[in-house]
Amino acid sequence: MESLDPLLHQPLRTQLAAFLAGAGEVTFTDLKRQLDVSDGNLDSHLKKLIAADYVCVRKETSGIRPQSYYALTASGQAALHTYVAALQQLLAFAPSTSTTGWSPVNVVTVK
Amino acid sequence: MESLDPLLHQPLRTQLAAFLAGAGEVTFTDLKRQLDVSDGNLDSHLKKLIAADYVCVRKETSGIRPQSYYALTASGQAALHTYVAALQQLLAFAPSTSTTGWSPVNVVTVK
DNA sequence: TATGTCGCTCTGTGATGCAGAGTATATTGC
DNA sequence: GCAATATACTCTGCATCACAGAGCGACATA
Repeated sequence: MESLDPLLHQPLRTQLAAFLAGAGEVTFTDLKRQLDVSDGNLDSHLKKLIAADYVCVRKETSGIRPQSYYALTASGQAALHTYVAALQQLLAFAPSTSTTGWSPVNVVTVK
Repeated sequence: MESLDPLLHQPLRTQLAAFLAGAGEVTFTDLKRQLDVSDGNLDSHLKKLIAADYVCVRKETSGIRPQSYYALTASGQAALHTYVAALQQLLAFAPSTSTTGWSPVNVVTVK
């Protein structure tokens, strides 16, 4: 059975990774606003992603205040890719014999 | 931004829910073997899903030994459905402007 | 009747997730 | 010009969680 990267398979971190994947470089404050999360919580999750080399930081001190720009690294993007593939396979594994008649495969399909 | 049901967005529980969605009624031992997880761990996650009314148990004592059959409840199936929809939306939210040229939307699309 | 297996459930502990306090610099009001 | 507030984080402590393995009763086998 497919196992899911526990680093990415956590509510806030999945959102973080998905958002960074689409948005490129984002500041701490923007992330905080987008994800509606407390400072400390955001910091700790970013730290984990940075420690795993899924995310990198660029710190600017030249401006008015220090500004940190966060972005997915190449390996972060790869991990996200792998993670999404694992998820898709896992959900496809639930066959359409489900009593609801709902097939996860169809739900996951976009447009 | 879409938030993800923390009860389902956990590696083991996502697998558990997906497996139950496809397999119907499953015994403790079968779950343990399929998910390759320790007894205690499986028990604690099942307990959480049961407490949330996502999973129900049918305990048989008539046979050789006690046997517990676990299955998704209707609300469990609904929650899984909602969860998958939220996931899909979240990953679609990462637009194809990604620097890799990889679009999560395409990856999620099945066949 | 001792030994082992099955099918769980309970318990202890290290890790995790989280909010809010703390720090340093900058800006605004008086 | 100086207190008060704001910005941009970082650190700390605590409640909860995830997990492995011990425990337990019923049965099966030697």
